[in-house]
Amino acid sequence: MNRKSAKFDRKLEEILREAAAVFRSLGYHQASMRDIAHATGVSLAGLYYYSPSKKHLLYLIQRHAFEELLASARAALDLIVDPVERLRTFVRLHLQFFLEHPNEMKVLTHEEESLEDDLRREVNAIKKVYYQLCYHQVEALKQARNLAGLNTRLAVLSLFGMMNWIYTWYNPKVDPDSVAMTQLMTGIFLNGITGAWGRGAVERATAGPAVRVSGPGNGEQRSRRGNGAGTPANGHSVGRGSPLSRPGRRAPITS
Amino acid sequence: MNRKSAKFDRKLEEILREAAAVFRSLGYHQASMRDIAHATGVSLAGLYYYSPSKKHLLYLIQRHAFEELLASARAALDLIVDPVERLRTFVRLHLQFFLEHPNEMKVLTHEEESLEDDLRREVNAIKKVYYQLCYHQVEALKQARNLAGLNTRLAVLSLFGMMNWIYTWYNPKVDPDSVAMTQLMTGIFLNGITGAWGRGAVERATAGPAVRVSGPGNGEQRSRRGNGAGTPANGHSVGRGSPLSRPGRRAPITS
DNA sequence: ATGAAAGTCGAACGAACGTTCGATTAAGGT
DNA sequence: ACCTTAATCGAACGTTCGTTCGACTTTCAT
Repeated sequence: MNRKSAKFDRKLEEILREAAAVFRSLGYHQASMRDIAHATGVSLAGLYYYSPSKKHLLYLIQRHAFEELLASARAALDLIVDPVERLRTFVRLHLQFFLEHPNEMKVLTHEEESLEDDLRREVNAIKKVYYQLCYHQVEALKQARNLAGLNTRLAVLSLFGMMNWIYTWYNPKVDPDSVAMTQLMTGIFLNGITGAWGRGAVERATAGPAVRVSGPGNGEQRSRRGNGAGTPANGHSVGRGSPLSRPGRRAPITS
Repeated sequence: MNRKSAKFDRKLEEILREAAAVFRSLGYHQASMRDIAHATGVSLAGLYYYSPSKKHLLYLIQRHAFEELLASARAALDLIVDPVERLRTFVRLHLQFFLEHPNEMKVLTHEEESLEDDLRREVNAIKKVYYQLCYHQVEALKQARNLAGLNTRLAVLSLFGMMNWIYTWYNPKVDPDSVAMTQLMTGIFLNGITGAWGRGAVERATAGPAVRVSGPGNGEQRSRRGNGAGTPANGHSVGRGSPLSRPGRRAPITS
């Protein structure tokens, strides 16, 4: 029950990688299980030994990617105190992951709404924590630099817009690497929110309850009842207790 | 052949509006022609009297929106000379259109790749002209302000990222209107590219031939041979010569 | 060697899809 | 009144989809 589980996980991971590539180039809904079967070399029916449904493949890809993104950001931010350098690091890690995993990047950003109900909520819970981690960095910057009028929500979402939109245009043959991209985008963003171009600039009083920053506590997802699919004859309920499929619980946000 | 054509066009426009709403909430590929039929009150078969295919509906929605966007930007920019004010205006019009037409906005940005071949190319031709219009504004700003190291391509695409990403988060009940959004985003962008935060900042030598700005000439699409669907028994080849379906040719870019 | 478990697959099922067909009704010019 | 054309629709066709089933092969601890 040790080697077998490891083998299962290795192959599942490979399937997820290939599925991400297929989802990227065809889009989740247009891609068929037959496409994925062909890309992986596994038969159509064989796919269902590793995942109970097509939805679940997307779910695993998204959760896996988001958790990696979140974990790397947390680990790195733990070692830095300067607010500016923290934000720069967050941006760098985000861009680095995106440019190194273009398939997962697109699946994460373009197929946001392709999941439903439980699975969607679970991914959104991780995303929200990740968002708030960034939010806290910008908020800290706002305090440190006395940026009284800054609408943090809008600033953060604009930053994510710059970064996430990349999947629509980035061309590794033409565009700079992630380090240079980080310089560019942190440059725009930091200059952008601290400067005071024209009237009003980056301000707006309505910082309201827009985004419910419920304190820096970690927004971990609570225990789920099954996977909402009634545990099929195959061995996996959420993925058979493998590392990939365990929800994974980590240290609270450090900021 | 006058009143009848006008009636046809009115109903087609209504169908396009409803279809855009359906595409927005369900996504293009998940939305069925039956969904659109139900939303418009027209029968499933009746839909095919107004559009030869589902693809063509998406095509018309996208082309219509892009042409309106492009026309309004051109008209407004004609009256302004200050580079900063020109860029500000471009951003304001873009955001205004997006916030006033959220259905078309999402269909434009999220369903970029849902079209194929001819139809896709035709929409992309308009989009490219629109992109270059913005590119020229930023390039003019670069000259006017001596922003030697600025990678215009990356700056422009970052700006579009900020603006286009809005469809994933904008909530009219919580977020400011288009005027305030314009202030915020032009603030970030103008401060962003003119400032000099940290080392390197918004610079990179590789401004190369990345995007082929083929002079300010308009990139109009040339005459197409039919609509690639062999003119079905119904009256429409590309939409029956109505205002909506005519490619539309306009004045060259003013900058 | 043997038997249970893990892994794999061809073939099929039922549902949903975009599109078409033939027919019917409504409008509008003469 | 008549006839052409516009406008509309129910019913179906052929295809593709996600998923399932039952049987087959491989793996490996005993």
